[in-house]
Amino acid sequence: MEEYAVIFNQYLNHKGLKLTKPRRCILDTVFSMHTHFNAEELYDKIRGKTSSISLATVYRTIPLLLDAGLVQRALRSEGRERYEHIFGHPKHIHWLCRNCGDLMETDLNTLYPILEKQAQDLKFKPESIELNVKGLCWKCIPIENEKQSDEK
Amino acid sequence: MEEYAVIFNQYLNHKGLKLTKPRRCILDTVFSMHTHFNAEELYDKIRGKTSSISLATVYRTIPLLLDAGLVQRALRSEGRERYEHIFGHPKHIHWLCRNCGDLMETDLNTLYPILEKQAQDLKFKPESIELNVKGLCWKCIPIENEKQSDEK
DNA sequence: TGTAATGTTGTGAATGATTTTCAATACAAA
DNA sequence: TTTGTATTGAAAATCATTCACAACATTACA
Repeated sequence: MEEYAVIFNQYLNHKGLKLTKPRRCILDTVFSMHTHFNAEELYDKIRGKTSSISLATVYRTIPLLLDAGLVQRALRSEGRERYEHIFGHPKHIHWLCRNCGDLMETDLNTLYPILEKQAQDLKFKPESIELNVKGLCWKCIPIENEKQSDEK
Repeated sequence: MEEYAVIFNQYLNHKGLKLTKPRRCILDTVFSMHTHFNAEELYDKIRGKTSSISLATVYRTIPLLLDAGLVQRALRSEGRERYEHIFGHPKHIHWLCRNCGDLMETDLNTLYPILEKQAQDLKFKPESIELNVKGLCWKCIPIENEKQSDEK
């Protein structure tokens, strides 16, 4: 059994729940995708496979995966929650271009010492971190500059 | 005219829009609140005042305030977007307790140098930053520990 | 083997925040 | 005044997410 499945199984047992076939299928699909996804995209991906699982079950399973620490919330977009699995995948900073929608990621590690210091001071026990920066990517900075000179 | 109103006015002019009475009222209400708010709470606050403004107008004005850089998105909660005005109000880190829902804030400034370095490397022009940490606050850590020993 | 007890699922309906539509209005420029 | 354009409130529409419920699956145990 894959490591993520072991973790999910342990989590479910701990909660008195079972690793059923639909849950297993959703889990595998989540870990087969190496991009961010929303509930519908996940559902579509599963429909491509043999077994059909209802959208409700997908929605019901996501909170379990979050709670198990296997999936984290990513930048919400187009009115939908987005997620990504965490597995060998260190937490990162999301850089979202407001013009072209491109998403880049960088490492969060360098920020940890500072955050840990603050957490200590607050006596806060962090469980998840989300750092999103919005702005313009290098491709869109020139476009924006043109716009401004047009308006002059 | 207050500084924030000047800024909003400039922004609107720039876009060929006008600072109407409803917009002015929403703007003032936003800046009279020094906590996070969602659209409905903002609407309720306005209803307390004389002029009545429709919820639709509130929803229509929020994106303008965001785009003008006067308001920023805060931690979404209970299925609703939340906002806060930015004015002499340095950007901050949000620490949300998943147990009691308490929200604490700390300063983001110490992280800027690192973020700026990364932005330079990416050639990214940041416009807004959102850093959310979820976990347990000092009041709830002991409660959680009790739970765990109960389960043994 | 039967039979509770309990968790799980799919279907379809409900919910509820946010957007959109539309007709009426305000207001500036000509 | 006339014309054009932005703005508004009210009501309806949208649409992601959750819920209700009846049918199943699985286990424990008589």
